[in-house]
Parts: sequence; structure tokens; C-alpha cells
Amino acid sequence: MEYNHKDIESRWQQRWKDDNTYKVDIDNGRPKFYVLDMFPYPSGAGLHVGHPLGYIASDIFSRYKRLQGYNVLHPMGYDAYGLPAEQYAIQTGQHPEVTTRKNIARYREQLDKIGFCYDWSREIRTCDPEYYKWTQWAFIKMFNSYYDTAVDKAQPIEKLIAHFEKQGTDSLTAAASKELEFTADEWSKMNEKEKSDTLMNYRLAYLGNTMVNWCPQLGTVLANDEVSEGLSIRGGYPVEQKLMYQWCLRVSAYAQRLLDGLEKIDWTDSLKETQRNWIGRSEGAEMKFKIADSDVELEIFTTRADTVFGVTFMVLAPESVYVDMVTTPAQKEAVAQYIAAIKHKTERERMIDKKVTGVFTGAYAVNPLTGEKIPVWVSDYVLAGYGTGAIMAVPAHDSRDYAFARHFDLPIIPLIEGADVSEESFDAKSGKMINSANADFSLNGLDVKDAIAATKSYIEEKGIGKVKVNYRLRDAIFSRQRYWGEPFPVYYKDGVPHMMDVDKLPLLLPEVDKYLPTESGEPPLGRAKNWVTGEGCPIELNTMPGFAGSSAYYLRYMDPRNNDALVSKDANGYWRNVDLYIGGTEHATGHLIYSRFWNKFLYDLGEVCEDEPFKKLINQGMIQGRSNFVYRIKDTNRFVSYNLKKDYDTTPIHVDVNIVSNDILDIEKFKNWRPEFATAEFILEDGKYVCGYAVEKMSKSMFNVVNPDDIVDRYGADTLRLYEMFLGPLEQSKPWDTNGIDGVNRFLKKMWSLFYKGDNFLVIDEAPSKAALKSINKLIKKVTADIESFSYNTSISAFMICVNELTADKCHSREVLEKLVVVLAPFAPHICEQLWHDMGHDTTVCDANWPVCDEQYLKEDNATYAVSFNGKARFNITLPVDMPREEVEKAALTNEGAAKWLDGKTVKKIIVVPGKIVNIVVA
RNA sequence: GCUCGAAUGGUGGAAUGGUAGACACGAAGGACUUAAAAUCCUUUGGCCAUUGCGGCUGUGCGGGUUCAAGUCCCGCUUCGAGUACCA
Repeated sequence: MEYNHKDIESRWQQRWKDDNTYKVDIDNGRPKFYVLDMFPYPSGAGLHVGHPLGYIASDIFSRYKRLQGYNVLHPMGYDAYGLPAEQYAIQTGQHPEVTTRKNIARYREQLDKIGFCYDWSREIRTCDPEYYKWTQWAFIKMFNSYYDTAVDKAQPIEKLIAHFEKQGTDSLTAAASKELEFTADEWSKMNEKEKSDTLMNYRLAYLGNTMVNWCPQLGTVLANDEVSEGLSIRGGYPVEQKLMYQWCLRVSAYAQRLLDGLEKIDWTDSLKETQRNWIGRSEGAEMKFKIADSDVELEIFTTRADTVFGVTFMVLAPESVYVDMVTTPAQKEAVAQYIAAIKHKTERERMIDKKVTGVFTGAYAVNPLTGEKIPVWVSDYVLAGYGTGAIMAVPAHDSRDYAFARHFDLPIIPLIEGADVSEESFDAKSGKMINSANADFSLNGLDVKDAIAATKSYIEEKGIGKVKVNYRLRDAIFSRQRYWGEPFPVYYKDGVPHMMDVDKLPLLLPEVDKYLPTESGEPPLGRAKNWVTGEGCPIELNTMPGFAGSSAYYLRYMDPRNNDALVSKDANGYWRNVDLYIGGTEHATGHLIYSRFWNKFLYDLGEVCEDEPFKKLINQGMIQGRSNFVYRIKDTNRFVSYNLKKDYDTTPIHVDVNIVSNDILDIEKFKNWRPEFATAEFILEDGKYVCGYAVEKMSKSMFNVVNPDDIVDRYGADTLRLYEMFLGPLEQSKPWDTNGIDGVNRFLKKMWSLFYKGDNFLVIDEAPSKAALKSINKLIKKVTADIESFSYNTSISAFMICVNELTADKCHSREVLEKLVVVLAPFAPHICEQLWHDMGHDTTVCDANWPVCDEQYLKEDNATYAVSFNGKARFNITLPVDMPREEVEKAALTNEGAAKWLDGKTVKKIIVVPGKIVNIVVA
């Protein structure tokens, strides 16, 4: 019997399906292990060969853990809400649900061919009402909660109301959009709308007037992580800042806990670092500057409290509320003009345009330490969204302030000894302070670090300011002006938002006639008929963003069909959290922040038992495309082979990589590829047409998309799985290059021929040779260690070595081959299942036991020592492995080869590394 | 700018501070074959020697620590990723 991958793979895939081989349930008698993939968005293009990389890695780990006796939860589902389906719907009128369902079917078909061990009975789709019911439920919970900074957790909003009723905002410890002050009496006098507005300042899900990233082309707002360099991640359209009344999540309240939590989880340093940067904790001071001849005080944030003596002006963000408060009548016109001009620019234009601009408000502030009057300016280099939207400018020690001061000819006072500020500012946080003293306070002579600390305590003491920690992390904007997303369970009564009854969830997404905004500019849900409650109250028209559905999906897999809870206490108590999560880095500042936030919130509520959702996280690298080129001689239909093209004037043309093999073009297929190439002529080298190549993004337009189906068809799923892992380290990005795939396919054939010669089944119950035992135990040891460290590429090398050794040894011993099959099973499950079956087992190979390495077979009788002189290896000697050190030294020194190198020199030292090296240090 | 990571043959890539280049691809030569495919064997970092041995050199660059450095330390170069008027 030949190795026939098609037969074997279809047979076992069917069997696994029929027998529910991979279905798992809670089993208190066995330890659990939860392995999760980032679920895909089912796009119309289907899977390409890059998608399964992470899935294969997690599948190997799941199967390995199962063989080790763990009860492994390994589910899969679909992140089904998203923009592409909606845009397709706008163009074609096709309901996004229809396209989504079609795409999911296609994905499933492709995934099934690769032989994953998913428990498909737990499949979830974020657009399924049974699923998004719990997304809506969590939103209501967030609306009904606030964050208490004293106990550092979310609390029911009723507690906050009780506090207001008793003592107003006095000694309040709640995360808030802005600091409010009112008494219990004032609270009781507020009407319903005012109370609602006030509470919005504290709720974890709140409606707020915030600066949002508005993308006119997409017609929706975007969260910060959906924007990069002023362009939308999807589509690359410009994004502008706009003040809008939107639903937001108070993620910022959890900033410190999100930061602290990173210490407890096993993620890569780079990913943790990305999250730390995104959270952006900075310790500094908040300080008040009085406006001269006015009651207004400007509050600013600075990390350089030590530089207050060098403040020569102040700057407000154009959007700052302070602008109107301080601008003098004389300057009103000029300020208004400046702000109007800024508003016209998009975020991107503001970024690209590095020209210094600004306008004087006419007002002067008083430096609290020097008493000097300093002018207050407005400029767009100060951001409204960070700190207080106002800064104290220290041109000598901040490059942006420096550029501004130079442009508008404002004074620059150096504060650090030896700092030359004639050409540029001195931004470094080091050196001795100068020019920094008033009547009762001096920093002169102190180092910057000490000066910062001294100033902080001084300003706190004098009531000028206070120590403050700022975070870059902003609240997440949670409204999208789109159709294809979760509807908000919110209705409005007299303009006041109310949550729907939890028992009435899910609130189903309504049908609409078109997927575009309404004529009056409302979101698509504005087209829905009867989009009102039973009492006739209008329902929210926005939908939730993409990350809503993906923030708690890992919890739902634990108990996917539960109608009474997101996840039952039993299921959550057993599965707890994800032990291993595999996915791309692109989610570092989006999904992986939101999920952690969402989980921490549910943890505060006591809904889940773990504070962090993902214990260990591995980022698989991206698979890039490897494009091939043919070279057409200009103005002809002749093509010249790669190495001869320098003699001609040629144009490179992308050629479909599927008609190229090992960079050799299949000329017949090329002629049939497109009509214009039917009459093509070729200039060959060695009778072949060699193509050029380049590494590019895998995309249709580059003709470099490789479909896993084609690989499976030609080589089989086991070869695909092995090859994807063999390509290189899992976490590294690498181009897809089919050139080496024959190697792993050859390996499987060799493996097969250990079991079969023609139709003869070779496995026999004979005692294995010593060499075979050594080989298999070496393999077990190596593969076990490699899987634990995700070095799958080197384990595949180990398999190849082992199979070669067993072939050379003519080993057909059942004892050895059974172990080989079990160890290979996570990587190449189909062939192993077949061979396991052929060896007479009724059970599936998934239920075998992972073998343990028996170290005794790895022991050697003899060791080969490399003898070196001054670190330079000269010759080898073979000695018994347990020979004492002194005798090893003697044997090395008296060896005939040593004489030449010793040659009368004195031996200073001899280093012996047992079993490996003898280094003789000579003078 | 800041943060993190990487750099090893023609290619993908191996190497707890201990004989660098495992394993695979590709290439060259050979066996089998009428022939091709498949399969198997040999060679394959560079240079020199090649009638055998062998020798020298070599992990982006420059220093350092060490008996011994691809690996550790210091200073660069280049590439990649993330982030960016964050005060």
C-alpha cells in the first residue's frame, strides 16, 4: 500500500466527525487546559495559506496536551460582524447576514480539510442573537456601574447615587470624565435629565461629548486603535477630529490595573511593552497658574516640575475650554480666526504640517514660583485630549516649546548648567539646576531628579499643585454609525437614555431597506420600521464596534448554549481562563486591551473567577507573499529568463505563483493563463524559464496568493501542517515559499515506508536494537521540550533524523514505532491515526499516552573529547564516558597528537568539560 | 524622536558560553532505467592543498571580558515592528 494522503485524510476526518472525537465536557477528574485561537473574520476571499499558521500551532499544542492526559478545550468560531460584509451589502443590496453565512461555510470547509481538533459543538458567531445577547448584557452592566478608586473595582451605580444623596461629591472616590462638585442638596434638586447627565460622568458605559476620530468616507467614528497616522486602518481614509455625543467605555479607569496585570501574565516582552506604551503611564504634577486680574486658574500637567522657573509662556489647545475664558476682547477676533483655520485641517494634515502656528490670547498668567507675568497662547501643538489641554512652556528644555518660542520670539531661560540653548533645546533629564530660586525656595545645584521631587513636595505644601499620574490610554468610543453590528439595548425617554430590561434581551438587529445612512444623516438603523419600544420610545440608532463581540468570546466557549448566563459558575470555575492564546500582534492595542478590560470588569462583578483572560500568549508571525516575475522585452511578446535579462530592456510582470514551481515557469500553463500570452516566445537558460521573485504582502493583485486547499490537494493536510511549522520560528514573519515542501512530503513517505513495503505490513513484535531505542528516546526528549517552547521547526528536523536512523537500522519493532506514531500525531494526525489503526488499535491515537523519555538509552559508553590548545580545537580522542577527570587530562596530554602543540611549552591550566572538551592552556 | 526585536552558506534556518552551519531546499556528480519521473548514494561556507593527510579563514562593523564568544558587556551600521506634537 502506498502512502495515499487523499484516502487517509478523508477517511479519518469523516471518522472524527462521526465519532465526535474532539468533543469535550467538564471532567473534574482531569486537569483542564484551554487553548484558543483568535477567531477569524470570515472574509469573502477565503483562507490563504497564512491564516492556518497559528491554528496549526495551537492544534499541535492541543493534541499534545490531550495526549498528556489533559482535558483540552479547543474551540473555534467567527468574528462575524464587520465592515466588508456591510460594504458589500451597500453595493449589492445583499443582506450582510447572507454573505457572512456563505463566507463562514467556505471557511469551515477549508478549515476541515486541515484536520483540526476543534470541538465544533461549541462554535459561536458574534452576529448570532444567542451570542450577542451577552454582549448587550455586559453593556447594560457597565452602564449600571462606576469605578471606585478607593477599592479599585467597579461598583453598582446605586452606591454612587446613595453617596450623592448623603454627601454630594464630598470625599468621592470615583473615576470620572471631569471633576464635579455639588452638595447632597444640589443633587436632590436636580431633575431627571440633570441627574442622568451627572451620572454619565461616572458610568463605565456612558454617553459623552468627546472628540472622536471621524472618518467621512466610512461615515463612522473609529476607536484610537482603528486609526494609524491619521488614516483609518480599514481603507486608509483620512480621519478628522470631531466633537460628537457618543457611547464610550471608561477603559481609562482600569489603566493602572491593566498595567499591573501585565506582570502576572506570560506574554512576550515586546507585546507587554506595546501595551505599556499604549497605556502610557506618566508620573508628574498638576499645577495651577492664576490668570492676572481674573479669577480664572489654568490647570496644567507636567512631568518636569523642576522647570517651573523657566516657564516663559503658556499654551492652550485650540479645543480647550480655557480659550474662551481667558481671551481678551481685543484678541477675540484673531483667536476665533486661528481656531477656525485649525478646524479645517484633518488630523493627518495637522500631523504632516509641522509649521509652527499659534495666536496670543491677550491674557497673562502668573508664574506661581517667580510671580512673573507670562503670556498665554493658543496653538495646535498642544492636544486637547491629553492632560488638561493646557501646558506650561519651558522652551529651554522642551523642543516643541523651543520651536514655538523661536518662531514668536519669546524668551528662553536655561535651567541646567552647561546647557547650550542657542541652537536647540536641552531635553535630557540630567544635569545640575541653575537659575531656579525665589525668596524661600531654591533648586540650584540639585540634580534634575532631585529637583523634580523637591518641587513636587513644595507645590503640594503650598497648595499650588499636586502630584498626579496621567495615562495616555483613552476611553473607548463605543458607537458606530453602521448597520452590521450589535444594536444597543438602549431607548430614550424625554431625551434620557434608559437600558432595556435584561429579560428582554437579545434586542434583535432590525431589517432595513438599504444599508446606507438616512437622507437626514442618521445611521442606517434610522431606516428600520418600528424601531421603538412598546411604549413608543425611540431606540438607539448606533451599533456597537467590532471589538464588542470579541471582548468576551473566550468565556462563551466555556458554556456556549447557556441561555441564563454568559457562562455558568460551574463552567467558568472549571475552565477558568485561557492557558494558551495564539494570534497576531496586530491586536496588541485593540482586542487584547479591550478583552482584558472587559474581563476585569466581569471579575469585579463576580461573574468570572480570573482577573486576567489570557495566561500565556504567543504571537505567530505573518506569512508574507512571495511573488514571481517574468520579464518581457519592451514592445515585444518575448520573455527572457531571469539570469539573462540584463542583456535586454525588460519590464517585470507579476506572474501567478501557482504556475511556477521552484521559480521555474510552467510555460504551457503560462500560455493558457491569459490570452495575450498565448503567442509568447521565450529566451530560456538551460532549457528552463527562471522567474525572479520578491517578498510582498499576500494579495490577489500580486498573484501570490496560495490557497491551502491546493496544497492539501496535492500533498495532503499532514504535509501542509508540517511544512507550515517547518518554515521557521513560529513568531517570526516569513514569506510563503513552496520550494521546500517536497522535503517534508518526502519525510512522510519515508515514515510510511517504515510500516509498509508495497502491501506488506512490516511492523513486528521484535525487540528493538539499542540504536533504535536510543533514536526514539532522543526524539521523545527533543519533541517534548520543543513543543513546550513552541520550537516546532526544530522538532520536525528531529523527526526527520529519527526516521532516517530507524530506516538505516531497518527497525520495524512495534515498541519503537508505536511511540513514533504517538509523538508525531499532534503534527501529522491523519497519517498517524491510520498507522495507529493499522497496528491493531481500536482506540484513536488521540487517546494514547504521550511517551516519556527513558534516559538510560541516551547514555553513551564512550565520549569524544575535542582537545584544544588555548581554545583552538586540534584533535579528538574517544574515552570512556565515566573516566575521571585526572585521567582524561592525562590521556589528552599523552596523546601522540599533543606533542606537536605542547612542544616544550608549560601547561598553565587544563579545563575539562565532561564528555565534551579538554582545553589545555599553554604559555 | 522614543521603545522593542533582528543580522549566521546560494535559500529557509540549527546551535544550555564549549568542535558554527543540525535539518531541509537548491545545486553538482553518480547508481537504477531504453528514457523520464520516483527512489537511493556522494559532495556542497570561503580560500589554499588535493597523490593521502591537511592548513588557513569565517556568524553585520569596531572594541572588551573569558582558557573558550554567533551567544555575555560597551560603542556603531543596517533592516524590521510598535508608537508618536503625550508636555
